[in-house]
Amino acid sequence: MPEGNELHRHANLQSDWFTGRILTVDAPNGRFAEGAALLSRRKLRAIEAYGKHLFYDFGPNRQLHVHLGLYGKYRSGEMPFPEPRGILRLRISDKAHWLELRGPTACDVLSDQQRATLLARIGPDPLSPDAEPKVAITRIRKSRAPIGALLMDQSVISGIGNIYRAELLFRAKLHPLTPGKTITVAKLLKLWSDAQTLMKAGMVDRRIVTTKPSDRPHPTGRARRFETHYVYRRKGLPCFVCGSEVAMKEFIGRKLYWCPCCQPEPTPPESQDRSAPVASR
DNA sequence: GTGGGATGGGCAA
DNA sequence: TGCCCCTCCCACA
Repeated sequence: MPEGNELHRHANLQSDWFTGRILTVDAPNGRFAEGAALLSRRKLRAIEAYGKHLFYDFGPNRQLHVHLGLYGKYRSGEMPFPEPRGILRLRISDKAHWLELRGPTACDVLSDQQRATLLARIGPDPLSPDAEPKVAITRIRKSRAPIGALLMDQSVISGIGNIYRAELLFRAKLHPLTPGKTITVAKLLKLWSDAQTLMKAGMVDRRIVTTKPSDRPHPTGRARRFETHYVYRRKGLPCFVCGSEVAMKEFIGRKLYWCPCCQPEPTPPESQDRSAPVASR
């Protein structure tokens, strides 16, 4: 679940219940015991999402930082506490509500300085209202790296995961191996605004839906299960737009999906180099 | 019922 | 490069 949109949703829902309240924080499995002791019985000032990171502000130098990673899960509800289940890293509660966290990649207490350092390291987040797309676009335009790698690099742009990478590139008709520096600013601005649109739409019926109704085999009504994505997890299946078989390959440890026909191979650099001197004469 | 894969990312080596 | 985290979901039996 956790691509950036889900993290923003968690931040908003949890804020409604917990912001401004004095909370009990504990660590049922003991692994976060020291951190929990630093936070418990303090007032939570704010919960904010930046990319895939969540920050809970419990006052100066008491910044709870959570990153769900691949397995992390939240569960929440109204008091009383639910039946114990699984291994519980963190639990936050007041008299009315509880929140449980299992299996996160990160759950730690940061100083204000550490929090600032972390935030300085990550690129703009399309879901943050004050995010500056130029920062990401400049980085992409300076890089020979493939756009498929740059979109997943949280220091370039934050909040995009494997599903949105695949679907954004399809919708932009960009091959994932296109070098960043060969993509026009106009095209990157469109990619940014499409990221905002898709990620704001977020989950529909607990699914990420990226297909336009007119491109679906069943254009009316709710998207069927098999028609929520153009290419993500559709290896070998016909493209909804052109009918070609969707391609897949392993790339930097993750699976990359694209349509070879709608997203043609980038022009090889040799032919550009050859034409450049001629054009300048 | 079971087992493999996945929406990440940090860290040791 | 591979391991960790140790969840949820789905395809398959």
